[in-house]
Amino acid sequence: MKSEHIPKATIGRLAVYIQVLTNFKREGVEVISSEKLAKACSANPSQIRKDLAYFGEFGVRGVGYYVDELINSIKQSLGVDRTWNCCIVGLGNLGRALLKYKDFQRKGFLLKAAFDCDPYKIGEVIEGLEVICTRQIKDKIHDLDLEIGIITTPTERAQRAANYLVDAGIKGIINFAPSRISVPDNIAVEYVDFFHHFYSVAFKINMELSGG
Amino acid sequence: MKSEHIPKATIGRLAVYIQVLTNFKREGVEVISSEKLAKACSANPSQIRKDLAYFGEFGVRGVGYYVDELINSIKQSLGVDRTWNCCIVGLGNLGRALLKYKDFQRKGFLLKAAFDCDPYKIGEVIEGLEVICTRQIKDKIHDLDLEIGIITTPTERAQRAANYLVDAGIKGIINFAPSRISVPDNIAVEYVDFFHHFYSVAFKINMELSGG
DNA sequence: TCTGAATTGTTAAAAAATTCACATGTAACC
DNA sequence: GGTTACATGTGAATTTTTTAACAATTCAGA
Repeated sequence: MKSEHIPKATIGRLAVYIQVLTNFKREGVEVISSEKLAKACSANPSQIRKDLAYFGEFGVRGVGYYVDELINSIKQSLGVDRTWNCCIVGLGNLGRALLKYKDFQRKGFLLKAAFDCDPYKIGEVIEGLEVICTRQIKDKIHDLDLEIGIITTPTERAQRAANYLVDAGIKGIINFAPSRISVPDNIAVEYVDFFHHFYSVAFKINMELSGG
Repeated sequence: MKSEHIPKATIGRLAVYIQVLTNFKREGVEVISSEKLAKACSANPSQIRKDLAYFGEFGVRGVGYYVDELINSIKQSLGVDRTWNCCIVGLGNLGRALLKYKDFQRKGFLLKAAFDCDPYKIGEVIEGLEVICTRQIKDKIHDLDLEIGIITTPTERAQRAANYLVDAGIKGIINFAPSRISVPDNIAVEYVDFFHHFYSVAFKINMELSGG
């Protein structure tokens, strides 16, 4: 039963399923049941079946799911069965590290441009990409058909970077700076912050100790 | 009303509140209402009040919350009002990048040891830290009183790294490798995967286009 | 071709999280 | 001191999400 509204949590879990299924595939597993997949994801089999049902019928009753097919089906459902042109704004330590991280390209998120407002950085070539002045964001986004912008500026410049990107017609933003940004409703935004995970672990450890 | 069970989602939001409040503090804001904070977090004021209520009463009726006080209260609630001794296992690109990322130390997560099983890397000094053989994990965790382990190995070695850490008595693990690990129930685990965010953005963009 | 074991897709029930609504408390001002 | 505006903390109502249960379907073997 394909559905209209899809819980945000479902999207997060689909990404986990891809991850786990990919590892099963690497190990040569060809068919898997929702129960086995659930165990590997620390999830509930019903939940997996329901998550998948939002997008279609991918399994075979009495048999299970064909691993390779399922990976492709999920990717297609999410819209990551194609490449996305991305750019990065802000080339401090984090920006440089991300440029070096080749997995992005491998998974279909192509880093096509790098922007910074620092005159000392402009012109520098990092990982084969020339650093361009942020004033050129608008032109480049249009010329290179960029859809996703990655913000890796310092906190206080994140909003300005977002403004440039939105103004240039970007469709989605991933903000690595530790701040919220405000953008129009029709722009997709995601926030990445390692510390959230560190805080979670610290909290869980404390719970554990205080009798959870 | 202090409470027993706390939703996982609440913890995630508390981390966001800290982020936003810290930025308000930097801008000189001293008092803030749940409504204004909610707007800055794209959240609901009731939800913020309820999230905080799990841990205590931090506000003043008719007034709001004192920003600085609230930051400290939340940090205390999460257990990040102290330092945590951490170690990192796996010194590829990602591991090195994290060691370079000084914000960890600044926010109280101290990187005290670095492990790798590659003989070519053992002995190398990175950011003032000598790379140690993974076989020494047990001794070092004990000697240095390490509580949190960060896994940045390749996928296929993540489980083994986790086993070493658990065996050595670690309390929590943050896994940056794209795989699930299995550990005893009393160990806190968090997974970090950028791609989840990229997938989310891609999906949202597709929704937007297909008429959301 | 029938039978039994397995496993999905889906409806219904249960649980959990979010939002509303308001009583309670605070502060400023006349 | 009384009145008004404001904003929290919280119990109740609503919405959403998760889990359970089961009918429908597949396949292997007799």
